[in-house]
Amino acid sequence: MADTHEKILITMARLIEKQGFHATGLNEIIRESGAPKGSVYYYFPGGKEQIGVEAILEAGKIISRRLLALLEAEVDPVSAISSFILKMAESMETAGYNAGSPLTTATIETTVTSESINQACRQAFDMILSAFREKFIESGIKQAKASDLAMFVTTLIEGGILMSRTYHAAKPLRIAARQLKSLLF
Amino acid sequence: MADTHEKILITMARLIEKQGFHATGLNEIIRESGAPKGSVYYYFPGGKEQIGVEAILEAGKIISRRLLALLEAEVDPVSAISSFILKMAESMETAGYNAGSPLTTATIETTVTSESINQACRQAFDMILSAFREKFIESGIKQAKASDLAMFVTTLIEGGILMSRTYHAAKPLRIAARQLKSLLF
DNA sequence: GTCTATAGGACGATAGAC
DNA sequence: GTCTATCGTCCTATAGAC
Repeated sequence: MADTHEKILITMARLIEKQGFHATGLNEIIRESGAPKGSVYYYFPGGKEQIGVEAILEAGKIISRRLLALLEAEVDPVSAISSFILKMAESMETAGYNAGSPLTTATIETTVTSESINQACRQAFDMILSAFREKFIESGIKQAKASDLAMFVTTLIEGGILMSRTYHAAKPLRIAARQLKSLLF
Repeated sequence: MADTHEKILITMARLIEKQGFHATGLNEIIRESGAPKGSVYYYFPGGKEQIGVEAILEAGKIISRRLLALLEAEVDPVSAISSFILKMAESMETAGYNAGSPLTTATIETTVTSESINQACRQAFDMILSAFREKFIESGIKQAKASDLAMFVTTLIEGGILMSRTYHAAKPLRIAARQLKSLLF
């Protein structure tokens, strides 16, 4: 079945987001996804690491697509980004602060322990960064400056997710959104 | 011997910083620290988790002490914080981007999987936050505003460590330091 | 494509001698 | 305080039937 493959990836992304890559077991993926145990190595001969890589790349696509849609909805980049962050704060609040994004957890964990997952994280972040950058360029900012601002905004969001998770509170993200306005340019 | 206890904590902190809590094995701690294997459960009956908690708290003390010293060296809080971030960028560069702080890795990993370590991370961050907050208050900023700015600065640093690790580059932290100047107030 | 069964190793933790 | 030996569990991964 084609969506066994898909189900495994979605489950992996959710578990990485919640508890990280190393804390997630293969048996857990099988149990939670309801995927046939025998299929795992059929679809992913590279094992847990391959599932991780593909789950991250898939998540990167979904996140950047959602981000692009949100950025198109508002003309001013700063208010668009600000509402993106506030939306994230809300969704973390309702999810009990176990969420954020699979990128936040995976990227930190795998800098040393898995080169292939770290690379997937970079690819995923590249998609996000270019979404922000294009938005800045559209609003008349020079390329080099737009790249730096994109990195800065992403830095802020990742830090916000980390601090909000730590304190089980949406406030760090909300402060980030507010400060952002008084900050760019 | 009293410094077996200490050696274990220092090793744990370093390994957590590099590869995270879940990727670090008890045998690894024993091997790397050179501590007698039999002593581990004598000093830490709570096992790996207890070592993690104490290592995080110890690291929090060291970091906040170093931070306080740096903040006292400059009058203007913004330039003091900016040079703190630049110093961090440099040390990550020389360490090959496997560093940052044990808090960054541990806090993200243990929100769900270990309540006790998550709590230790909050205590450690509290020390850092209050160092920043005091500095802002000293420079004449109101308490509520100072708390928010402290959280914002910490958010920025944590995000910067994350992005710098991901891309194996000091640039994200450097951008954060530069943007900081044009941003507060 | 899916299944079960199991290999083979690493893990955290414990027991008991010294 | 330190040691070795070992228990039991969990893990990733594989083999081979269907």
